This record gives sequence, C-alpha cells and structure tokens, in this order.
Amino acid sequence: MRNTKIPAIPSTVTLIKDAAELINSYPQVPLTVDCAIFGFDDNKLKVLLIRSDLEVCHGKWSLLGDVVHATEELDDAAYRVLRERTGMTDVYLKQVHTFSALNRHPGGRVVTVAYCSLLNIRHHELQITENELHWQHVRSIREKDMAFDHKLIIDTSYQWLQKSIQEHPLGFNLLPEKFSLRELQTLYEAILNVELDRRNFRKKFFSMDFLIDTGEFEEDVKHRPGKLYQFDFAKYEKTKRKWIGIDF
Amino acid sequence: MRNTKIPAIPSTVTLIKDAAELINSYPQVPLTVDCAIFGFDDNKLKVLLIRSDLEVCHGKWSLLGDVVHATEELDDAAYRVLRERTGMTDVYLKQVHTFSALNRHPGGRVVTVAYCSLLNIRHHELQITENELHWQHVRSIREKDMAFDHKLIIDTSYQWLQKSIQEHPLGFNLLPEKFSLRELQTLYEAILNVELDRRNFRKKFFSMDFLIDTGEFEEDVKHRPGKLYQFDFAKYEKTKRKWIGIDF
DNA sequence: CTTGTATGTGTAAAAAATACACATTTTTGC
DNA sequence: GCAAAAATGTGTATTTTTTACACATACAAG
Repeated sequence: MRNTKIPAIPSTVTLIKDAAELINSYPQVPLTVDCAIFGFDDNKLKVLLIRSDLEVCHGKWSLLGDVVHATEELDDAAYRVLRERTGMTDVYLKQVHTFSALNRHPGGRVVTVAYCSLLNIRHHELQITENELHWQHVRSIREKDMAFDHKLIIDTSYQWLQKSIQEHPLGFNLLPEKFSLRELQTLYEAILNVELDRRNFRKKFFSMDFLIDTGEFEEDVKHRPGKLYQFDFAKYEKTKRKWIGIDF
Repeated sequence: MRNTKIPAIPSTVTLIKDAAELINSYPQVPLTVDCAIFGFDDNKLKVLLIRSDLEVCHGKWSLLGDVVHATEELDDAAYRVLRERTGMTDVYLKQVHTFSALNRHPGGRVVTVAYCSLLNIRHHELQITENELHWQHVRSIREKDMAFDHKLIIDTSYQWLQKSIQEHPLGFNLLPEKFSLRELQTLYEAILNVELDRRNFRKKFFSMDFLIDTGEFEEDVKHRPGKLYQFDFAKYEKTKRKWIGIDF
C-alpha cells in the first residue's frame, strides 16, 4: 500500500497568481469542427460532402465544418454547422475524435474536432444549390477525392458508427420516425456490411421489447406492405443496462 | 434514389487562393492535453494527481497536463507529459474526449484534449517530490477537491475505461507482465465495481485462449501461490474479431 | 386470376452464460 | 511437526442466447 492518504499541502510550492496571464503565455491554434453527417438512402449509407472552396483543393470534396468562434463551445459550433447547412435543429450529434496532424491543412496548422451526425435524409431541408452539396455513398469514397484528412475523419467516424450502432439505438436517427423492420435491417446491413438472417434479426429486436407497433403499414411499396414500428426511446432510457460482459 | 452520381465541378464558385491567409483570419485558442493516468494498487484503481500550481485553485488537485506546443501533435504532447512525469516511454495512451466549456479554466478560455493512460504503478520511476504527486483512489475523488473540470474529465475517462476494458485487453497494462488470475480478477472487479464468480471468470479467460502459462508462481504471498500468466498480445492481434452483435 | 415479391412466423441444435462445492497447496502460529 | 487459515484449482448441471433453416400469407401488378 502506498500513498493512500492525501498528503498535506506543502508550503514550499510557488503558486501562480494570475491565471489569465498564464493563459496569455500559451501558444494558440486555430480550431475547427468537422461534421461527418450520415444519411441513409437507396439502401446505402451516405455522407454529406461539399466542394472545397480552397484553390489548392480544387475539385476535391470536404466535410461540412467551420472554425470555432472565440467564445463558442465545440458542441455549439458543430450544431451551428448543422443548423446552417441542413436547417435542422434536433439532430443527433456526438464528438468522435480530435485530429491534429501538423500537415493536415495546406494553409498551416489547424486542429479539428470531428463530430458524427445522423439524420433522416428525407427530413431536412438542404439547399443543394449549384451542386455544392452532395450525398456520397460512404463505401465508395476514395482518398484522392477528399480534401485535407477528411478521408481519415470519415473512416474514423464510420468505424465509430459501426461500433456504436451495435451497442446503442443510434440507427433510428437515420430512419423515419415510423419504419418497417425491413428498413431497419437493410440499415444495419448497409452500415455493418454484413448479411443478417431476417427471422433472427426480427426476433432480436422484438425480444429487446423497445419497438412500438403503430398499427400502420407501409405505403407506396410494390409488394405486401410491412408493419410500421417506432422505437421507444423513453423505455430504453429507463431500462438500459450497464453491464456488457467481458468479451474480446 | 437521389444524388448518387457525383455532380460536375461548378464553374461559378469563387475559390480561396491563399489557404495560409484564410487560417490567419481564424480565431485561435490555447490548447492543452490532460492525462488521466490510471494505476492499480492495493486492489484499487488509482489516478495520478498533482497539486494545482494556480493560486485560485489553491489546495486542489489536478491531472497531469500541459499546453500543446505550436508544432506539436496532440498524441505527442500527451506522450511528452507522460515521459516527463513518469519517466516511462512505452505507456498505453488513448485520446478520450475534448473539453471546451468556456468557464472550465479560471484564467480564460482553454480547450483541453483528455487522454487515458494505463501503467503499472510499480514499474515507473515517479519523482513524487515534495508531495506534489499523489495516487488517488478513483472512486473516492470529490468534485470539490479537483481543479478546473478535472473531476468531469476523470469521470469521463473512467467510464471510457470501464467500457473499454470489457471489449479490449487494456487491463494488462495496469498489471505486471506476469500476473495471477486473482490479480486479473481483482483488477476487473475494482474497475467495474462488481463481484465476479471466480470459476466463471477463469473459464472465460481460458476459453479466449490468450493467456500464456509461464510455469512460474507467485512469490511473497502468504498463502498458496497462484500460477503466473502472460497475455499473448501477438495472438490477440491476429485473431481478434470485428463482429460484436447487436445488443442494447 | 395468376405471378412475383416481400412479409410474417417457429423449432431444433449449438453455444455461451450462470450458479454452485469441495479437495488441494501453501503459509503461519503454536 | 501439526493444526488452522487462506487462497488456489477444478467440473457439471441449468438456463439463456445464438444460430440455422422453410413455408404459408398478403398485397401489387399485369
């Protein structure tokens, strides 16, 4: 046993009187946020890209992002980007990772905080003007078409999403409020890049007991319409368990 | 189906010629790293704290951290902090989260990137001089004893650790290279704050088949010595699986 | 009204997780 | 050296979860 008791405050240490002065002595860096905004359409996972407005990145694609204002928190900056670009205010958004490679921006050092955002691709009000904005199939993105380190950021965010969607009910943010089990399954299959057994998939979700049967059915499909369900977020929040189990 | 083809490059957009000038126009913020350095001792998970050197935080404890240098990557800054403070170079280190609350530092805005580090508490060469440094039992930390938002950073890092230790073989970084199954189990019990069945715990780890029987036994214990094992990281890296399974 | 297509359902087998008890080995104290 | 204390090491039965797999049904389209 060592150091279990909290030692007394030593009197010999010189304390810094002016915290603001200390901070003024720090080097400063430009800070941005970049949002990997995912949507689900045509049975594919897509990410929202914009033409880079930098000449040195001419023709390349970029994630939506912006500089973080002097008195703005990171989450707020990311929400602002989403609001300005999609018109949506209630969007799923989580911080994923911070990237700081010295050469990641051609103009000099910029540190960026990457966010993952999930939205219903048919629900927002994008202004896709002048072909600036584009929903790109995630698995078809090539490194050389992307500006900065945005291919790396997308890969990181996508891997984060693949992992998270298995452990948390994130995926519903990509679907309409009411969805069929087929839509849910194709979503999982697209994101995880696997084929799932339909009966076992349904059994799994029904046994979780978070799906509310709306009594409604699909419309405008050219086959037998499936039942529409809602995810019971309230019940999930109340009953979700913390223990996962050791497994690696 | 919408927007599946990549649109042509529009000719109407005005491109920014000077990327460096653009960056110069960005607001800048001081950036730091803070390391939640965890160790395992006396059957408890501990975190390494230091007396705050700020007068406004007089008597409070702080994580080890430092400002990020102008041409330094975040990981390098965190490694530097670890090297300078513990003398260790091969330390487990992962970025956890970036904190940006406007009032988190009394001297003004500072954004900090939190790292989680795991090390063998008996293995490093800490200079615990003048009672500056202190291994503190994680679950006994009180908000009011911590400087800045470091209680929040510790909580976030600890939760990250609780989750990660169940999914990845991180915990071995907290143990000696050769360890007994009891040590491993008490580590898991301390971090997860649960009691585990000894037989099932052993069965689980043996069935993973990553433990190498060293043929050696514990020494200096006052009871029947247990066998010592090593974790086979090489085998783990080769055979680890990616598919987790939907479960929430 | 026939064809095509996707929905909806159940069971058996295998695998994994859980609950649970006793003999063995070593140290310590007498 | 012997008894007591303490922790190691092991197996089985039960339950739960996961997996594999096939057919009847409902609706749309022609």
